[in-house]
Amino acid sequence: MEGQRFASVSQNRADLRFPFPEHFVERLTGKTLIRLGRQAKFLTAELSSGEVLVMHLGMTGRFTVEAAKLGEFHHATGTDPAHDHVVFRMEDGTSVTYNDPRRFGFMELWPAEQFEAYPRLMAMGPEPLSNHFSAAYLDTALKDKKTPIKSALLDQSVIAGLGNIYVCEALWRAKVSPKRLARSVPGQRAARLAPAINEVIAEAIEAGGSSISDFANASGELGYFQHRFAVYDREGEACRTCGDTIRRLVQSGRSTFYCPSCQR
DNA sequence: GCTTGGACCTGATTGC
DNA sequence: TGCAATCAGGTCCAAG
Repeated sequence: MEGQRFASVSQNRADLRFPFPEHFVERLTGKTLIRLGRQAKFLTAELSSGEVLVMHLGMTGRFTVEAAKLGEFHHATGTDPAHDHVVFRMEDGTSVTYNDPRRFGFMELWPAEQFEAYPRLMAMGPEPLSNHFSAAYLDTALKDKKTPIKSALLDQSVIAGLGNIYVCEALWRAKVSPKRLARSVPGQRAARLAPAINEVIAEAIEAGGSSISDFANASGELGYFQHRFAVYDREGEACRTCGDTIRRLVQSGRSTFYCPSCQR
């Protein structure tokens, strides 16, 4: 998409999670996409108009790329076309379709020169694989938090980009109980947790992500990290380290999976 | 202030 | 078989 103009844009409904920006189609059509990027779970596209197109997949959003030449991409998994909400057609004939059954995703436009004031990213914590993230950072960020460590790690203002799966997996690797209050983690536990978070994220990226029911990459290929889950969605199964039974509990309305013996 | 719980949606699965 | 209840990868916002 980079360096190409939007030849046409189809917007098939008025809203996703939020309403589309006013005159969304007109503000994209004919503009050149200068650069694609990502911050936390937000995708960004800098436009020749001076605006940034911000996109979020929510839980079930998916972009599928189809090249003009048939057969250039293979679609391993199909999606219901009833949920194709936006189609970008680029000038070389490639189409990029946004499909999202639950419509928890969204698209917004924001002026590039004021992008540091984009509200949804202003309070973001550091990226796990960046130099700003470390055990020392966790020591500081968690020291006054009265919420369970599981909830704290899901808080994007503490650390950006971790979701429910990877928080569960990182806590298991670090042998930290999800029920432990965040303020009791600084010190030795944070020293284990920071590298565990890095490992989980790096391995999941290498495996192409986690495909439970919806996730697929832009050419339709599924991820493989779900085959390496140690605790997530393994309630009642044996812990790979100690053999004890993996348990499930609900924290902040989200399922947590953990080993009661390994994680303290 | 910080923290929690409900809301936003559809679809798949489970249990009666 | 058919229906209702439950659950799902995320984020926002009102209420406590």
